[in-house]
Amino acid sequence: MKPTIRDVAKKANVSVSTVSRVINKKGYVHEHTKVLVEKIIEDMGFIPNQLARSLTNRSSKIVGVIVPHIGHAFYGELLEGIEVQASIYGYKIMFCHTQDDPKRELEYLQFFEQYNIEGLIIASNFSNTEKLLELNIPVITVDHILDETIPSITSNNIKGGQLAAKKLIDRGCRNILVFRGPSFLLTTHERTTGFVTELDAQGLHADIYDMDLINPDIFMIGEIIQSKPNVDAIFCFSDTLAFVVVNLLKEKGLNIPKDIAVIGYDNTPHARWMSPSITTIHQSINFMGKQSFNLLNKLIHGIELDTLHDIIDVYLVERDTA
Amino acid sequence: MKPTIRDVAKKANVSVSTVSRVINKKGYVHEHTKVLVEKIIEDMGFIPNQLARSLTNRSSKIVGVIVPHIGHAFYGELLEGIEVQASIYGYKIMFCHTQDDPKRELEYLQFFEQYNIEGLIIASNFSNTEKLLELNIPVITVDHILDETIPSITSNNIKGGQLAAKKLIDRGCRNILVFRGPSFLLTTHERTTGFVTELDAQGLHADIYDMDLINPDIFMIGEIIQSKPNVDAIFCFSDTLAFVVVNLLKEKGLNIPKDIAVIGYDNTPHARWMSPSITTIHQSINFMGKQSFNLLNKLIHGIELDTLHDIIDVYLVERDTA
DNA sequence: ATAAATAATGTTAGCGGTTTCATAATCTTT
DNA sequence: AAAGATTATGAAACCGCTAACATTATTTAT
Repeated sequence: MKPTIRDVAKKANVSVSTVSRVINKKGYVHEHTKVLVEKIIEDMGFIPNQLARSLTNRSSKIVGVIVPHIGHAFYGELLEGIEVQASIYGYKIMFCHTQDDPKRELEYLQFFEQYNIEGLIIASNFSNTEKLLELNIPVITVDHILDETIPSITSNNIKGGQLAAKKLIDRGCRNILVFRGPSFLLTTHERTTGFVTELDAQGLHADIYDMDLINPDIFMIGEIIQSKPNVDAIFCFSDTLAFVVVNLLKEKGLNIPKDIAVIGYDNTPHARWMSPSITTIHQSINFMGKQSFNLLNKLIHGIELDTLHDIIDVYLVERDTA
Repeated sequence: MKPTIRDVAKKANVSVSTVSRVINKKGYVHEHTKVLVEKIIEDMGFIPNQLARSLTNRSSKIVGVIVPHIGHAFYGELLEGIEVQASIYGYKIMFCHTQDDPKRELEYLQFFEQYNIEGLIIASNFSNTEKLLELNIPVITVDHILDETIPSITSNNIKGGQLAAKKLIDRGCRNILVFRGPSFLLTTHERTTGFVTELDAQGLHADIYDMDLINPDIFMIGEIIQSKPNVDAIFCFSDTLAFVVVNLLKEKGLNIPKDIAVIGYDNTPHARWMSPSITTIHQSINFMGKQSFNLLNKLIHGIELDTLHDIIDVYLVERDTA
């Protein structure tokens, strides 16, 4: 059986409160007894039970994270960033992936509540905002804003769109195609806005198609490309998409970027490995993860925020496709 | 303040144990009072505190998962499989990624212990096997075997190697190059064994190089390929690697698979999207995740195992590169 | 009708910690 | 040396829940 604080107390011939003081470095305790108790703790391999601690302190040292799909690189990297930062502050993370299922969302919300989690990071497109606001623990969203009152970490999607547009305009592209994300995502709209604004300023126009960023419909993309022989640039809202597009164009025997330029989004490792390597918009997902934990951490400890909505910078990575 | 079981009891004019019986559906309780209590629970929005429950039951309904890097697709998918299955059985998962740092391993092991986790799934190349065995909770490993006595879920790597070899032999390839994984991994050896055994049977031989499966050294790969102009087949131990190799070969103007065949490993989505699409060995990572939770679950509930080491089947996905 | 079994509910002692309060020992101060 | 402050320690209540045990009410069996 694992030793408890009482076992330690008995062996050290002191009371449990003294042991408690030692392990928490709180309150008066003689140097002498402190050393003794510490030695016994060491010898017995005593580890305070965090569950019991949490129960009395009502601080569980756990934060919850909700993502839509953990299997996808974006969320993996995000989670990694969050976890790295969390572990620095002694927090553990409990996560779930909703698979975009509102039922699972709510289930997990309840579970999280039961575990007295101290805060919640939401990376999914959470449907039930009210329930979220009812929660009396800090909540933040990452990658999109669900509610003006919920602090967030997002990527500068408008700038991302602008950078891509500028680059293509600079190259002299006139016939531009956009494979963007699903229209229900705020990120999709922001990037579109940024992109279109720049084009507008030059009196240019783009043909825009909604796509699944993660599981691209190769056939459909092929059809669209086929039907637009004059296109000289394609802006894809994910590298995955760019990836498929580049392969398709190469198969058609087109020269990239001479005949047609391509810009992706995300700067995934594959974008670099591909040949030609893909010009893309870099967003530091890992950093977003870290920042979102930091934001939540501030909230948990009641530290005043200077901005409710923090926007992470993006930049263009110039490679071979544009 | 969140209502407690006592608040419910008071409002319902019953004792806490009655309420406890209702929420646990355990022991005698009159239908009448049951309905009443349930209504009050509903009204007050009472949610039993899992922390307190865990403390008394010493069953936390949490399982720990240790992976080396969550940011990589393999582990993301694995985690997804585990989590899906865990949630079916009402388990939550707490995870950490060790970044191959033994210090973090131990830290997390301690944390997990504090939270009274019920079981542990290890997907990392855990260094401190003894500590693991000291833990008095069920432990399993996934993707590799750390210790003969620790139950495991692994992929049939030997077969994977064999399938690739057979395919290449059938194509009539004679000059075979292998970019395998790091030599400290069991999976690397198993795949190598499977592959080489088949070649041996045909009196064939392969040149084998150790590579980083996840962050391939493009330059080095290029050098090696350049130095072996007669090679007519390359077996890569990851799709990522195959990916880089295919791009390199295409740049050299070689025809795949006519001049040179390539087989990857993993069957990642990118393998399908690439052009030419990559022939690869499919291993169902998601399924491995599910099975590893199932295995752990059996252990937790003291169900007899028929096999200590379960091996998941793999198969060849024939595409354009071989 | 009475004993025995079953059903319904309550009392209370933990689970493994923290914390308040009380008490005792030591150290200052005048 | 006596009073007051400081330091060191312990006893016990409590966090929110479960479960063993006790008690009472209701059935059922004999």
